[in-house]
Amino acid sequence: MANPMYRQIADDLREQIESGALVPGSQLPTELELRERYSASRNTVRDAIKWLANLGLIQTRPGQGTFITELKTPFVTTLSGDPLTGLGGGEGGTFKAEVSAARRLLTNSPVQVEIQNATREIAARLRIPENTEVVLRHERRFIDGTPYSMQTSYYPMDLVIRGAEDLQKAADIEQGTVTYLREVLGITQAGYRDWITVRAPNATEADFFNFSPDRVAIYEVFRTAFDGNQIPMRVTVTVYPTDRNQFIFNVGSVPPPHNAPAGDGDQDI
Amino acid sequence: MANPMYRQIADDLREQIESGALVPGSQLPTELELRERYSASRNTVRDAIKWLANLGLIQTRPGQGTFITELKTPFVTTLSGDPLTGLGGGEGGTFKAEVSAARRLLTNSPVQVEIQNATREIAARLRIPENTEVVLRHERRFIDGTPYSMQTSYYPMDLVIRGAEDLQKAADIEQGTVTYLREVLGITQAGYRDWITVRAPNATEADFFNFSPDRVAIYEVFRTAFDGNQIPMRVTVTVYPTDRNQFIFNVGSVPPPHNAPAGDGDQDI
DNA sequence: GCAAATTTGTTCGTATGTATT
DNA sequence: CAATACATACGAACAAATTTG
Repeated sequence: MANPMYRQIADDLREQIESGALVPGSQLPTELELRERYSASRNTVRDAIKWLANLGLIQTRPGQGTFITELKTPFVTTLSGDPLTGLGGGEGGTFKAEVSAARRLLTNSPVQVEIQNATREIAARLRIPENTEVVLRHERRFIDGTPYSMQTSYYPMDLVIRGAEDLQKAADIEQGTVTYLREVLGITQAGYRDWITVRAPNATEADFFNFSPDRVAIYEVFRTAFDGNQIPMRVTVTVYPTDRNQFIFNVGSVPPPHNAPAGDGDQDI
Repeated sequence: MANPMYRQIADDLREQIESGALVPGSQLPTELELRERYSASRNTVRDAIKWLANLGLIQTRPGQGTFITELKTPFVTTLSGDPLTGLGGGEGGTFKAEVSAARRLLTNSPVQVEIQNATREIAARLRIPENTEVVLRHERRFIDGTPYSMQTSYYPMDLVIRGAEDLQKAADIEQGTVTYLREVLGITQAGYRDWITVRAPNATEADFFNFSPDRVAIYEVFRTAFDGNQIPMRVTVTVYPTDRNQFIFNVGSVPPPHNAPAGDGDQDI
């Protein structure tokens, strides 16, 4: 007698979903049908549905019905890379190669550039005083038309003053900023640290990623890149919805991957 | 006029929370008070509360009230490590060092050992045929008494047959399995790949991590370790609640971290 | 193209149960 | 034991989105 009725209904439905009796993409019985099947009120049935929707197992569409969630083919980003060439995963050239290797189509929003005072957080990561000016380059990415990530890079204003003026131009830096900084200022990226967290999206993010009924969490990846003197030269913050993104880190000597992640079918990358 | 009333109430409360007018740990007005303040029914107020609870901003406690979520001090695991010594982050010695460096207390459940047929997923990662036998070592970890992670490692049965019999004993392997396998079989771990995903917890996990009202997502980290011939020697699956865990990954030459991640105060590690 | 039917979304009222103080 | 506060459940009405005839 432990569980409330709506949980029992939810558990029953969940079992049917996970056992495969109900396949992804297919429609659940309507609320009225479930109301009869379980001899409960519509509100109680709706509580059960809400529970499962929160777990991401089902999605409701007004006017249509409730459907088993179809897992989007996850995109896998390899975050480890060669720091010396500046080819970290999820960025510039490497990133594009990774997308096209998966035979998927990448589109970019135009780069948006701003100059701001560093927040406490960014200042700490760049190891500069709070409220120092930083150049901020923001970009949004789509894979196969679906919103995939929002990325903002912060550079100390110092770099611009020393000659890297393209940083504050709202245009793509063709060769990538890592290469650009090496060419112009002789600053080499010697390594980077990625810091991964998961949190709820804010309003802007929920809107961009199109979480309509929503409740999908997002990854927030802080990448701090260091030059040869171990001084931070850049902080890049990227957010990705957790429902369509996965990450890989390689350490030491590993063979190329040849198989798919948890849950979904085959995917060659 | 766009948004329903419960969203407006939620947004209003959210703003008060995020602006700092309501501090973490403090109590929200009761449902009845909110009902009067917003001239709405109790059910509508509850919908607003539910919305915020799903975002993880607040928590309700029966008989007590609704409280602003206090962020648990996140534990940061460094996943990169030295693959040659077998010192990958989140495992054995390194892991314990990391915990005590943060001045926090680690406890372990006893190791639980089973022999199973490999699932499709595990078989694929170990690159062995499906339904081949694997040895499975399972362990649960607590930091400062709070459930922190559940870890299961899968080893090909082949290793046991070749002499690594301790793998199937339900006891700690003192020197760590990486060292043990090198000592007994001369198998060296040359590298590993970490594959990170986020998903909803299953019933067992929700129970262990004590998600009572729940809805916290969990990380699932698949680590495939390879020997010198790039043959998979082990797959370790670890799940962590996203609300109290973060990961770091270092590439190339980077200085030690000296500051805290997003959101919370200072933390030295 | 429009109207009707279907299906989920929002809001209210009410009653009772359960946990905590 | 009583008071307080959230949790569950039912019923009802109307709104909004979508599909169907």
